[in-house]
Amino acid sequence: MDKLRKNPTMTDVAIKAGVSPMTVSRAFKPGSLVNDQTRARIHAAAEELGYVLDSTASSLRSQKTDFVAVTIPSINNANFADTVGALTEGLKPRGLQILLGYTNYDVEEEERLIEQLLRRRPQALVVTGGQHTARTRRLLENAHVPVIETWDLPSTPVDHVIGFSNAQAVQVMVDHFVEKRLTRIAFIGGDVDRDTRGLDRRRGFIAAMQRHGLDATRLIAAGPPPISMREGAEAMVHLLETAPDTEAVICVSDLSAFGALSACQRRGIAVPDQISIAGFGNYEVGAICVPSITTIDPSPSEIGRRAAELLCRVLDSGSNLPICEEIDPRLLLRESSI
Amino acid sequence: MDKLRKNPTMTDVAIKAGVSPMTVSRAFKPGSLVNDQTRARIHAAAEELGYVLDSTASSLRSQKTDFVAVTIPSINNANFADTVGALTEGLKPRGLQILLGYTNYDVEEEERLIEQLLRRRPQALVVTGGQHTARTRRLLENAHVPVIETWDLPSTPVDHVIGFSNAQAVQVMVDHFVEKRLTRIAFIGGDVDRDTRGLDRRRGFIAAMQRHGLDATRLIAAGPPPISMREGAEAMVHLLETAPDTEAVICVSDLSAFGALSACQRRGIAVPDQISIAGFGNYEVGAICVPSITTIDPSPSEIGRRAAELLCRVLDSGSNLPICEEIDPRLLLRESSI
DNA sequence: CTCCCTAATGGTATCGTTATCATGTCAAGT
DNA sequence: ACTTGACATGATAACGATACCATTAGGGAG
Repeated sequence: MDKLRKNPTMTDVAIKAGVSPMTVSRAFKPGSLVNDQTRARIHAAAEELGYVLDSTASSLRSQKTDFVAVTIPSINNANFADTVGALTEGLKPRGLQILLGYTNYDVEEEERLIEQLLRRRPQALVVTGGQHTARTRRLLENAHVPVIETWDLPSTPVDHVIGFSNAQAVQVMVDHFVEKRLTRIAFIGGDVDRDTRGLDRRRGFIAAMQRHGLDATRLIAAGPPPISMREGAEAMVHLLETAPDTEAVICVSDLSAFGALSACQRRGIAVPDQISIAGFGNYEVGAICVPSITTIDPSPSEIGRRAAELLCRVLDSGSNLPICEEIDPRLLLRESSI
Repeated sequence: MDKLRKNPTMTDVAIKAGVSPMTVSRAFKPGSLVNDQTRARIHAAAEELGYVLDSTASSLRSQKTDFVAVTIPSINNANFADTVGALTEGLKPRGLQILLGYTNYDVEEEERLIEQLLRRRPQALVVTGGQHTARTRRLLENAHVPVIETWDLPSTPVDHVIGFSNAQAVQVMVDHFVEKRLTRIAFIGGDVDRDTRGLDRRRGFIAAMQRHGLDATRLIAAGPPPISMREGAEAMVHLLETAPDTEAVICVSDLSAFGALSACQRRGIAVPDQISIAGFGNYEVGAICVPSITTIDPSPSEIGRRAAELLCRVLDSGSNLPICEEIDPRLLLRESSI
């Protein structure tokens, strides 16, 4: 492979096809005015030269990058992956390409990431979460492009929002357990100071428990987020040792819930007969495992689909009225809870 | 948010800081020769104006985009996500940013995707798999940048390779079962014509069975890849009905293996006492579930780590000697097999 | 036969940055 | 005093595409 030879440019193609560079440019832009034969000749010349359009130059001149910057906490999370997948699909027809970055559940890292992404001059940003550093907010506001915050309901949104209240979703779960006459309920989550959605869920748990006049101190902190299956299992072992009379456990995600379930199975504790387990997120594992796990479905791909729709609408209209679309997470009752 | 106002440029910052644009440029490039006070003044001016470097223009002028294009079959797969995660980490110190695309397990889609990615003029490409259309190969060869094929051992590599033989890995698994005196072994996988790595695993299964003189016709095609847990469960139900004397099942991934395990549990079939189950990929679910699932660990993040290392080495040296690093997948014996 | 309109193409300037070369300053060495 | 060289900055052109305006040819209306 000869890495020294330069890539051919539009001028090379133009010479070979016997037209001006301007016509080559048009031939590569769908829906522009070029004679069919000329276009065919140009594409043939391009293919022969191995010409590939340089969208760096194109972006600079036209001031359109066709990038949409997206931040998610971690690439290795099926829920966020679903959102990004749906977003990608929804933006593909418009020729918009995703530029993805990971914040590692850290707002400082998010700040660095967003600055780096903004350098690429995306035409819109979709960020996960509604909590940011002051500088991040400033960067987003100064970017002069649409911003969508997702997976959250920020009290003071930067711009558009497609999300739901993590706290309220968990409160619904607590209410359900209380209705079933379960009162000794525990919460397994991560360390409080990183994952803001996890923190919201924990807060929702505490608020709901207190509203019912119940003890809200059965809180297991399983380490820095994201809490995996293994950490869910370890947390469950810890819970069984320190509070063996616990009747129900709500986990910050289905993954930790599945870990908790496995820990029970290894110790011969019957779920849900001896203890009820619930998760969050409607991950596939919770639907398939035995017993299947009660959870809350925040419709990750619905978030992505609607974000794409909203973006297309906003980019078309040029309007800058902030829009807030609330997703309604559904409670899915399954075999792991009575 | 005023989307009409233009973003400030280097010239704006230069005027505000009382220097030339060239000095501003240098002030934003780490390790270049600018007086400390001047640099501080420039950064202050930039911050006040909300200036963010435009890497579109920068890339065009310097002919360096700092992009590495990466293709994976699907974003929603923990194994590929691990590879991409490790790759991202490994490239971050060099200031290289990942530009990610999904092929949806389809070589035609891969062709479209790679052309689109090449327009962004990445400085390297990392693709998953070693099977491509003729045009894709041509595009990759004409790109004049390093290419790494991963997760496979192509017979005629485009350039560099970091991978393993999917077929051989499954043969090891078959050998293990045969050694344990299991002979009626089935394979659960996807449709044959999409996922080439899945196809290789199926081929490895058939080859190994025939080598042992065993019947290699217990093949369940569970639909188009990727095969999920649900499809694994459905395939297992089908297998139990059509070939109830099966002693062991090898699944194309741990996810389908977990589905198969769950199907057994719902029907009261003891694993591994009545039937042994094995997967592929060392996904977390297989390590945590009860019983844990025997699998093959292809070290996804090791692939990403080594791809990043290799890229840095190649980009530094400018060498274009193709390098092939083979990963050795390990057989992990767990509770789901006797 | 002129006028006007549309289709098809070309010429030129420009997007915002940085490679490159040139320039100026100051301190140390001879 | 004069060279030397490191440091610090500036001026200019260029990266490869496209926005914008100009031009030509041909065809239909009047």
